[in-house]
Amino acid sequence: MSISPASPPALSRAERKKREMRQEILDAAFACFSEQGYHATGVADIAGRIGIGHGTFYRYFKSKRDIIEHVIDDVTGQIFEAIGAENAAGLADDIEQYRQQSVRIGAALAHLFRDNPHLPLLLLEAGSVDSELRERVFGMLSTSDHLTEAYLRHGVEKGYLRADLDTEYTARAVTGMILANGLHASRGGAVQDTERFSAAVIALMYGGIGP
Amino acid sequence: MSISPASPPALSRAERKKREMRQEILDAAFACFSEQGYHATGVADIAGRIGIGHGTFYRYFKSKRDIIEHVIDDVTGQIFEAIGAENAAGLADDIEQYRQQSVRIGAALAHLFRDNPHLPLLLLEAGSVDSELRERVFGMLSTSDHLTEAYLRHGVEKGYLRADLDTEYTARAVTGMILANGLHASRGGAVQDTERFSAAVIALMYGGIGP
Amino acid sequence: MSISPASPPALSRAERKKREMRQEILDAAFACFSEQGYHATGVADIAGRIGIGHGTFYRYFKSKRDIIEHVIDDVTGQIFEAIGAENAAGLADDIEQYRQQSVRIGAALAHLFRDNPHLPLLLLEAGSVDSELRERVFGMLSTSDHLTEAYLRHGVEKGYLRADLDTEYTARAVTGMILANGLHASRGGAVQDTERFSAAVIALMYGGIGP
Amino acid sequence: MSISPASPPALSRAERKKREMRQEILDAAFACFSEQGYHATGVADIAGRIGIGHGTFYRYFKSKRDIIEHVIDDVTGQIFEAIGAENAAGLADDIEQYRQQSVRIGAALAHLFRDNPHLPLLLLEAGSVDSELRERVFGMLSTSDHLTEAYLRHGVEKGYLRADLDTEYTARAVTGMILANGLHASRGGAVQDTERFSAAVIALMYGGIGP
DNA sequence: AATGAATGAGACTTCATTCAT
DNA sequence: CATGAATGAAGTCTCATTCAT
Repeated sequence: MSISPASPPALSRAERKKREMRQEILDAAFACFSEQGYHATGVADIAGRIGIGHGTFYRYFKSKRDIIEHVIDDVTGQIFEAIGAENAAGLADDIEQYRQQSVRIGAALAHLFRDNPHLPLLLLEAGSVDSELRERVFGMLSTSDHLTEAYLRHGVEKGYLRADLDTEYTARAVTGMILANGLHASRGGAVQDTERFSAAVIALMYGGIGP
Repeated sequence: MSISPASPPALSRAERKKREMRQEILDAAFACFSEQGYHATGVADIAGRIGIGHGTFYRYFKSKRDIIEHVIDDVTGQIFEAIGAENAAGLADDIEQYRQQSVRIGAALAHLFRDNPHLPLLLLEAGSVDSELRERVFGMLSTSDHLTEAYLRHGVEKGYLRADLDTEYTARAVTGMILANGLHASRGGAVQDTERFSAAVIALMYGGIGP
Repeated sequence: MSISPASPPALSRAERKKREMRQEILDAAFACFSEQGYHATGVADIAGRIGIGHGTFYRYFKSKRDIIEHVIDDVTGQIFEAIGAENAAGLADDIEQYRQQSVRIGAALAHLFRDNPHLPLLLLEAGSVDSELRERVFGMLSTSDHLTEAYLRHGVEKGYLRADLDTEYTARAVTGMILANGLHASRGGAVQDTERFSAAVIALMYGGIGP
Repeated sequence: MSISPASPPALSRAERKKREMRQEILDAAFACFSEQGYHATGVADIAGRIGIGHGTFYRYFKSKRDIIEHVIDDVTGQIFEAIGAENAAGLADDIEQYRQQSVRIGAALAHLFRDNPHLPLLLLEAGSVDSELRERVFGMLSTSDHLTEAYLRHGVEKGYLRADLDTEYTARAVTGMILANGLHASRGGAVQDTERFSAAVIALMYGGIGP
């Protein structure tokens, strides 16, 4: 006779539908922007793709400018989620753990980029829509830098990374390598490319290019 | 009534002027695109910047789409020129020479990005104008990869780089690091940032991150 | 099971509620139109003001165009009611009665305009919605003219007004003065303005401007 | 052989054409607004009426909102010009001169309203477009009031008008009568109506309605 | 009966491109 | 050859109205 414990979903019928529609529009927008780019995509394209009237679009998003922002946020979220999930276990204690963690992050991104190959390019295009979005995209890159740097610094402190490592700028370099990988995925690389790339990066990081 | 002896340059008065104007428009377009982005720039902005009528623009370029292509080509040319100039001396024979060459290339790019901080972003925005331009931009990145790879392969052959180096994917990683540096410059980094970045990359390449 | 004896009011529960709602919507529409004007008011504004869904609006009125018509009719009714109430006593028999009647009408309009300062402007805006409404608004002015003329003619017949008075056009002039007063009220005049205005008009009518 | 004394029109070829086009658009807008009202008129209607592309409209006026402002200014200017032309001779010295001046002003307005019958309604509709235009229209009425008041006050000072005349509010009444006349013209009154109206107003002003 | 989600006609505005001067 | 006036396709967005729930 117990009353269902989860009463929150009470209002859900309409509410859920609303969210679903919103998500559907968001997905359509992501798809259109990815395929044709932000500027070449019209609100009518987004609406048409899921068979709704273009007026309906405006019930869910204030403007075309508004939705790209949400798309970018979503994308950013997915990226950090992919990275974060692999780091839930905490920081590495020795270089071997660190290496394994790097491999896992590489793999997670590989999957993400394989599923959404246009993602990196979309992110970068968004950076040229207006200055606010540029800040947002750069901010995301910057966050990546800081995240990576924290890991590097931890390694230096623990002693398994070079004491004179320029953690800040090396972190930037790492972000750049990931970005390059993403761009190759955008261009249509297979998933094994990403894995091989990941291996090359790790080899570079742990051993350099020298003999 | 003598025929001018060097007839090829004979027509040049008008011809030269035409080329100069063309270059001037190209420069103006580059400046506008850099400052406001491709989509936010109107043909009238480009013409206005150098004080010509916007109808005149069309005497030199077929369309706005046409000029971005030339701008991108110019930019690409400048980048490869900056890199190439440092390599004119030929390939490195040992790892020390290679390192020095890397340093010189880093410095050349540092100068280029300092003078044209918006360049990387412009390149990436162009990649989202249409699929042909996307190919062109990707092609340019690809060329960078190939160039870098050729150097790496040479090093492997000469024996001063690891025999098992994955030259192709390591080259991609190097391109990515350079791109990241460029993006930081776009965001307003100082020139010494680029130098420090360059140092970090070289340290990474030659020694890895380990102790 | 007895049939209710007074069957007409029998249905009234629902019927009355319906009329009340209808009147409530009408009032809300009047308020919105007055505050923001007809074109700037959306059906959703009207519905929102009384907390009903905007779909409900259409159960009571055919369209936005429909309700402005009713609003105008209401307003017109109120104006004539204000005037008529003062004239219930019948026509004046001498010039002093006439003057007093004029004063009372002036006062009645003063109250009406004070309570609904936007009324004159709303009336005139309605006149530009479409030709039918224009006719309706002009018709209302015309009715005012005719009403005033009837009074003037009565005065001429009774002999207390000039025999050569151009009753038709003088009536128009009187309507115009009232309108001007209303417009000043629209602009934010105080109620005493209306009273002083009324006095000035009456002084003009009964004595002219000469010494 | 004298050089034409008026050199200013030197640049005129293009300049004149530009002004002519601008005026043509202004006239078309006036016609459209008069016939269908401001809101019912689209920019395309204005452009279509004179056979130009609607993009051309925007070369001459910033927006639809912009042009109504200019139309109203033009109209206002014409009204004051009509009034002012008759007053160029200066103020009246006795009541007979004053009466004649009133007659002349009445006639001037009669002509103006006959030629542009929609003018008064257009003016009043403009007052409901937005608050700034409302102020502008009210301001114009206010200016009329002040102008009239100045004449009345002059008459009082000279002694040919009643010493206790409430010049301010009587002026408002006079403006109202003129407005009413205008509205009748809007409705399609003939020019003789305006003249007869003018006579009635003057009779009222100079003698009142009493015997 | 009430609701509000969906709709699409239609309005405004921009801007790349053409072409007569 | 240079110019800029003219053009209209195309895009964004609003809102009155309908209709399934």
